[in-house]
Amino acid sequence: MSATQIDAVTLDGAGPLYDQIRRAVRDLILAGTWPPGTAVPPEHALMEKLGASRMTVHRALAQLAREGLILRRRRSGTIVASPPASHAMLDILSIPQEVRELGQAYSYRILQRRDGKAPRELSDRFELGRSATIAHLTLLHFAGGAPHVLEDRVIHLATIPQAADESFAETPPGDWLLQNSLWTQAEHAISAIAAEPHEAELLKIDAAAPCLLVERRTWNQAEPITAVRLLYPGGRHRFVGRFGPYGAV
Amino acid sequence: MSATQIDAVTLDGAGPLYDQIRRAVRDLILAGTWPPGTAVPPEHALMEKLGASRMTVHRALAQLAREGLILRRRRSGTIVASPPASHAMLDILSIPQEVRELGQAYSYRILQRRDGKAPRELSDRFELGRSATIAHLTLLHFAGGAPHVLEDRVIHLATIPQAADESFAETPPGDWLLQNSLWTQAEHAISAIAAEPHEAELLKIDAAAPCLLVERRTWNQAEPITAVRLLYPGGRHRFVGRFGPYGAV
DNA sequence: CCTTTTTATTTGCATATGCAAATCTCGCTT
DNA sequence: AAGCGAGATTTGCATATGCAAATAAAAAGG
Repeated sequence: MSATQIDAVTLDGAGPLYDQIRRAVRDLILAGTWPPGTAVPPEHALMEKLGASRMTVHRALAQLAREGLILRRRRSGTIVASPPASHAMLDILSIPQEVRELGQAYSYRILQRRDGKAPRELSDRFELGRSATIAHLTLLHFAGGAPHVLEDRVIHLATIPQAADESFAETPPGDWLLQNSLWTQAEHAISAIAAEPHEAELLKIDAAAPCLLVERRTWNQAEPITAVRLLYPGGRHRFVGRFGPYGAV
Repeated sequence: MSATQIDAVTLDGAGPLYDQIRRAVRDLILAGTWPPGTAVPPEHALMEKLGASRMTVHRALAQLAREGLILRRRRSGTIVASPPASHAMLDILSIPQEVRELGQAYSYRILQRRDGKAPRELSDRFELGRSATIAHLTLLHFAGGAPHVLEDRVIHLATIPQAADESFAETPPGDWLLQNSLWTQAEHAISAIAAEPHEAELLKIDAAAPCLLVERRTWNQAEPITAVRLLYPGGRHRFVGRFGPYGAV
């Protein structure tokens, strides 16, 4: 396996050697060519293949290890790390996990699903480009039997075609996507709005009660993956993040 | 100046040498011993003082440079960097800046100020410890003449005694604190609430309209600096953050 | 067969050395 | 005085070398 995969490492000649090596390996990981768990060639192999000294190769890999892209252990070697499940700041990527961390039982129900060409309203709202083929889902998540959050999701089927054949009966789409796609960019927007009457009814809150609206979109490189609109009853939820001026602590 | 300051760099003998050096320098910066702009001793000076090789010193400083704590230029030397003004994720540290980036004129008004022992309600709300001496300010920020955000702030005078003599007539307390204090930790909490009647009146919005509540607390090491409660009219505001799985992009 | 010991591989750390690039300083020339 | 050029200082990069620590795999012993 290592004989074939090492040929994928190619330098672009731009900038310092250690940085070329760092980017070459990083790009193979981000492109999915080396999925999590893959063995990265040992330093001496990269050294021969690339004609660099071990210290230079080491410098590149040590930096990737600090950034969390790879895991290194003496004698065992280096493997590609799994993307961190959660992020320091305001990251609620998995609703089941979020609910269980509150010590409550989790369940969910799919209210509606419709696949096909995106109507203009949706493609505009999510900036997906006109006439994109999408899966459109509406779900309600429960914490201990009570409504927790209302989810409105669009999945871009050109990027994730497998999603068309997935029922999401076992795993809600957010978690399924985390496992079945690779994202490199995400955007969060948080705002406060009053619930619409039908939304208030589903969430079992007063009509026009204040709600926290989280809109998240994710991409792999330039390809849109998914866009989601999460509506949380305002009184019950707060998003907390802790950090320092030089990055997450 | 370099002769005196270099003696401040002392190693603790724990862990790899390059990391001891890295932490020693970092701690001097975070403690404020070397404020922004201070010249960090050149590599050869640290090398002699610490008995390490230049490569080892270089490794420590190069890492601090990557982290943004110091700025390095050939021949000019190394200086302590100013803390980054803004942060990738949901960081609205300066309201004047935030308003001006929207292309609107900024102004503010102090509604109330009271200094002294914190009443229980405030010390509890901000977890400042009973009987802390504080400055308590309420202000309203305007964007283009219209109310933008309502601010309710507590400053811990034991940590920032200069704040007692500052009128905040020129600079609102948030920005003043950014310039006059050094923070190492911050905590954000975001939630949605309905405005209280008097708040709605000040912000000129409908009573009980949904609002975004941002509560932020900052510390230097373990010392609390300030706690603030920012109430944004919900319809007009969203907080957006963009990032990748391995950190801000 | 199971356990212990040895060996080999791989990463981690530190040093010494050399050269290159940037740029500040100073002195020289006009 | 102004501009130019040479030299000095400081960081950046890369190499070669050696040893140490961790640990997987193989060998030895019961």
